[in-house]
Amino acid sequence: MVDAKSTKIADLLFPDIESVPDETPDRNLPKGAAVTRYAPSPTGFLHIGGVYTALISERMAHQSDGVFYLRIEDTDKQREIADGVRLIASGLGKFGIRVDEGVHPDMTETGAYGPYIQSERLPIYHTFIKKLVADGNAYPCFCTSEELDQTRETQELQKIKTGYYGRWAKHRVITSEEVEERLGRGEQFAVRLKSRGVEGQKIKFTDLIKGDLNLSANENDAILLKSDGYPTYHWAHCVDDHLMRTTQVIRGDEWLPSVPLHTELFTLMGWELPQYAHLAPIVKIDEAGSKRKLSKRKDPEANVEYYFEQGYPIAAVTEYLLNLINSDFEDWRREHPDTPHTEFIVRLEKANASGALFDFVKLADVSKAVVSRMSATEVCAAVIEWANQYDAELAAWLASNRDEAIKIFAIERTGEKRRKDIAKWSDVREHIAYFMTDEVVFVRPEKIDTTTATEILTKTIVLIDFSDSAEEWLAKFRALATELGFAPDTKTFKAAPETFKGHLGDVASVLRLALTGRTNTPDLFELMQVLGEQRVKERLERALNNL
RNA sequence: GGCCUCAUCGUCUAAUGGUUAGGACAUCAGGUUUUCAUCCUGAAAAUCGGGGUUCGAUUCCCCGUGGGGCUACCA
Repeated sequence: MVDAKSTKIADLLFPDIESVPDETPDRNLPKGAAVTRYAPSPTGFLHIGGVYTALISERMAHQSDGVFYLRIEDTDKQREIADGVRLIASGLGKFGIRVDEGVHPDMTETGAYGPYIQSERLPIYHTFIKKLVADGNAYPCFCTSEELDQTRETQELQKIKTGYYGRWAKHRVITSEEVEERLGRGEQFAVRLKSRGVEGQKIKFTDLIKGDLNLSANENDAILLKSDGYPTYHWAHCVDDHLMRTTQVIRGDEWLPSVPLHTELFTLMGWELPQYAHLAPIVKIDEAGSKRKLSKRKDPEANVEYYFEQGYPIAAVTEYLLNLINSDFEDWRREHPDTPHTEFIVRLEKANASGALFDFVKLADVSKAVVSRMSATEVCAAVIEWANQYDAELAAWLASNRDEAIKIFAIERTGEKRRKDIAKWSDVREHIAYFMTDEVVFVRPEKIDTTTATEILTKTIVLIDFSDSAEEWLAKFRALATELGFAPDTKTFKAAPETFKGHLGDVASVLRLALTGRTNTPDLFELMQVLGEQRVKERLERALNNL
């Protein structure tokens, strides 16, 4: 393979580069340990699909005592945004996705296989591509983008495959003299793979998720090194995942068609091919009713910031995502209600092969369950943290009423039957509004007449005793209901509805409206305990005056 | 257009060459609870279409159809 011409071209192209590339040491990991990575481009906010990919990658590494690292693919200087890297690193951090190596939110780097930012690895890509050129497996291409556009147009017109291959691959057979001459004129060059692929040839490939696949061999002389000296994704992937000793490449399935190119690159370099897992994207139904990938531009819910803003507990989003990866997660969760999600073993072969619709209703259900498992103190802390950023008024109130807040969150949060009404922290304000203000508007329920309402309120003020237990209070209240001609419970009422004015619930509704201004609230007794004697009596009397 | 890939209730999915095709969320109907959120019980709800192979196909094969992806010096 090595011939004088190729060596000459390689030297012309990269005169300053030592032609013996450095290899990285083996990672000394136990057998079966996976090395995975999340390798995003810093071109925008952290995408929920990115969290999905990162989460799976992190789980595959850590559940096998392997290594998970974060690599930044900033090889497209046009699309890069200023804050991109920090957004990604800190976003992963907020999701509790632990990065062992690579770039951290404070922009420091750790790990022995770096640098982990591709723009800092340019000499490495050059070193290895020089070898590829010298071996006769790559060559410089001096075509301008105008020329390439023209070629593509011609190909489209002739309805043949577009690309740089066969007779269209002008510089595939370039001589060292021509290279020297063009370089001498200061011409820019890109480096292309000299593909060995043959039209119609198939390659067998086993994907960790999609199983055995039959892909068309690559026959395109793909650009490996752009004329600005940056590698394309394909080359960077090959070099980095080899040097960083990645064992499992977990990425979006838009990369599936590139697999033949990637296997070709690994083979040409004589490197062991990593395993691949191609993930189907998370999709949504758009207005036209068709499925499409969550779009960065069109869908606010694509941005992880959306989940922070809405105040979905991170654990809930994580569990929802895990359920999307392996639908038996929820069965596991039922059996292990208090085990950290990290104990669940993710199996790639069980992952869905086609795109899953992001279901907010299901998320809410998962989230309610997650929140119901939290203690009052935990809920309070989470709400405070959220409000500090997204609801200043609520934050201020919580700061000066922390003890009461914990009592509020403790309502129906003990024992087996735990309250399940909070799906996200932005719901909380509505739930606790009547604690935050004494401006409670009492409206008499229609089915209770004024006289009866007056009686209920007057007598309740008298019978209420804050030293009573819940049972004692309920007994008294039930007695009052009976005295006023209401059924003591729904069963009695339903047995003979015509003999009663209503049932206990109707009596309670007057009280509930008086105390909170709403028809639905948590347990009245607990609620009154939190409000305290003074506020309860004040509110009842005010209601009485407003009848 | 070419190439690749995917296809089970509304949604996420399980299962198998022979099952009443299972579960979860949502929906609906009952029940429990002082209301609500829960919780319990029940109901409705699916193998994209057509061929083949087979005693038997939802499962295997082929052809359609539909979705998604790729077809850049973007990733």
